[in-house]
Amino acid sequence: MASIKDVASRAGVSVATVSRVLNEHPAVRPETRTRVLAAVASLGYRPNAVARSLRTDQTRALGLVISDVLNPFFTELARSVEDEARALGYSVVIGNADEQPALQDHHVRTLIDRRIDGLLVSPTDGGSPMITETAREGGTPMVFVDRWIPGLDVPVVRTDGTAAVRDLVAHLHALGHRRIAVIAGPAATTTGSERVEAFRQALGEYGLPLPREYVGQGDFQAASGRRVTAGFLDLARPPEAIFATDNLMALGAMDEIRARGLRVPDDVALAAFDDIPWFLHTAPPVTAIAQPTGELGRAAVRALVDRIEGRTAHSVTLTARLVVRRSCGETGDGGETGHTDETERSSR
Amino acid sequence: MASIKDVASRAGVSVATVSRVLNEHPAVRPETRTRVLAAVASLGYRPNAVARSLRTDQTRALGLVISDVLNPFFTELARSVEDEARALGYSVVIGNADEQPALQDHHVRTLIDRRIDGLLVSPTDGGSPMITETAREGGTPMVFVDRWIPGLDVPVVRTDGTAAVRDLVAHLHALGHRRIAVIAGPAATTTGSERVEAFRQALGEYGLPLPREYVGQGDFQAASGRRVTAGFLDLARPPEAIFATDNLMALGAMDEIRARGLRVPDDVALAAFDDIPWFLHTAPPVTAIAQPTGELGRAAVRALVDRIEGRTAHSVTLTARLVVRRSCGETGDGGETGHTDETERSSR
DNA sequence: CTGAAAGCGCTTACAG
DNA sequence: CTGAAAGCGCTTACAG
Repeated sequence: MASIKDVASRAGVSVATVSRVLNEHPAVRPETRTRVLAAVASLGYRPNAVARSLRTDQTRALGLVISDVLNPFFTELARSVEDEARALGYSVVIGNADEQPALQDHHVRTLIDRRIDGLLVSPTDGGSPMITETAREGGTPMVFVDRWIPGLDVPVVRTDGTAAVRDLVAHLHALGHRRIAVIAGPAATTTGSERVEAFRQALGEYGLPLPREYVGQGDFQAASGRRVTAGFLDLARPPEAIFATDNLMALGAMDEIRARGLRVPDDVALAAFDDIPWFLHTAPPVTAIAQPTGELGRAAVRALVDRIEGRTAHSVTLTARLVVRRSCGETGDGGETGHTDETERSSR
Repeated sequence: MASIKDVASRAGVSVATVSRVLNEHPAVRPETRTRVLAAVASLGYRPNAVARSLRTDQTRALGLVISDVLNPFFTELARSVEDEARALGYSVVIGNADEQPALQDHHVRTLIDRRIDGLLVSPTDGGSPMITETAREGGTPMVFVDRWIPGLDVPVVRTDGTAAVRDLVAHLHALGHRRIAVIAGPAATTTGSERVEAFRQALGEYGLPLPREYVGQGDFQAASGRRVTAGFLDLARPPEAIFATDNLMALGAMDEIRARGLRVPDDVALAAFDDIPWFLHTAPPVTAIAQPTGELGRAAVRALVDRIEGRTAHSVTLTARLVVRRSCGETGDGGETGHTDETERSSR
């Protein structure tokens, strides 16, 4: 591949001048500029970003470590992150932790070794050493998105689902459900514990208990949703309704319910945290709590770039909302509410 | 961040020696090695991959340019690519073309500027300049995955769906469907044209025509599936069955069918190319053609790494298979066939 | 077994 | 307006 030297000699100038032209430095004579540009074109020259990064100490790349790429929520998040980053002149390098702390650490380490300018992370567990260390030392600017780690001085861009969870409980209660179970995410993740806590709180407001056997421990992946659901259905008094705290565990729950020849909502009601286009077409359509995922990703990138470019970044909390469909039982109108942009959402 | 110089002075050796220890060069005295390692640990030193890349002319990173991250098929592909790459000691940098040739070119250019060691691409259209140029010049090793561009000397790792499409047509014919339409992908993509051609061929074997108005032009994204389906349903003689050549266009088709208050398969039968976990839970479960996606990604990485490391890479063609569910009508047994690993698939 | 030195491809203060 | 030179953080032939 042609280097800056080749361009310089072809244009009859020094590499410094070529560099100035490439970086749009104003102090270059127009004729010189033209000559350099011609040389660039005829050689098909492209600057070596690796060399440039070494020299300037910036890569114009952002790292994004997500818990699970196969989870449509994170896929959509990754997509909005990339869109916003590109708009601001950054590339993004994604690392998929697959809900494994060790893999998460591997990615954080690799990204830092590659000297990304900033790191966006949705931590898989509470205490990954690399992440804590990075946050403490402050070498690489970091922002948490969706999930975060308490006690670290890192901006957090996330969704508050408390009100939506309360709406969900009101909905379940109105439909007559009293024995209600929850499939929890890892307790060490904030989203894992918060969603269960909000749920417990809301149940309490209706005088409903959340007994230990109605709290199943999942890991945000489908297999765990299936396993936990099997446990619930094996109970002497199985729950009338199940709340899966993410969409993949809801998928696992549906797998198990279907395998047993049971039906939703007749035999068990089901609701999920995180809305995805397919929930509109499942049998029955799934009632879910929708996050403003696109805005979440964009706000996270903005916060991170603020930090990178020396501005102060602020945490952002967005609000989730309940989308009622039919998986918890028939409501009065039987239709879908609280959701005005279904077509747009599922038609991207 | 500590550099190799800091380590050298702390250990009382030259940077050359530190480098040798880091690269496990055998000719280092054990005591020296220990001293260097201690310095590395106490400083929390991590080698700068940017500098190393500049010096060694390799980044140990692979580029993956996919057509659409929001498509679960590509998400799964990306995941298997990353897994295999990591196993072979490479990172992967993903670029999402969003089915836009211009965006695809942007990513290819950016990845090449960053000097990735090799490029895996599933081309969005037929003639993207950057891709053709890269293939011709051979500067960066390249392998096509899923889709490819004819006439270029680039290994192709893909799935042959011809037999599965023929099985699908046999299935539709056995169920009594005669007026059968197809939602095509972009004609400039190989998967776009091949799937339609295989379908037309198979219909021909049953003496069924594929009239022009039964071929709708989509772009592999949901909105186009919806638009094309609307067109089909507005025909004086609408089709009895629709074959969507990817899962997102099937989603769009379901959106439109549902919006009109019609039902699958009673009013229209529906089948899709690409199988995804949700197809098991839709109303009704969707008959689909499944690709061995994981193996596709792994084989593509192996081929690319073969090229990068100077071995000869060979093209690979895997085989798709039909998974019969209920979206085309009831079969004798009413169940699912040709599919042994449903639980595993949807439970990852 | 170890070190001094060159060099990868850039950018940028410093001179002129 | 332009060039010579230093230097970013590494690796690696070359000496010793």
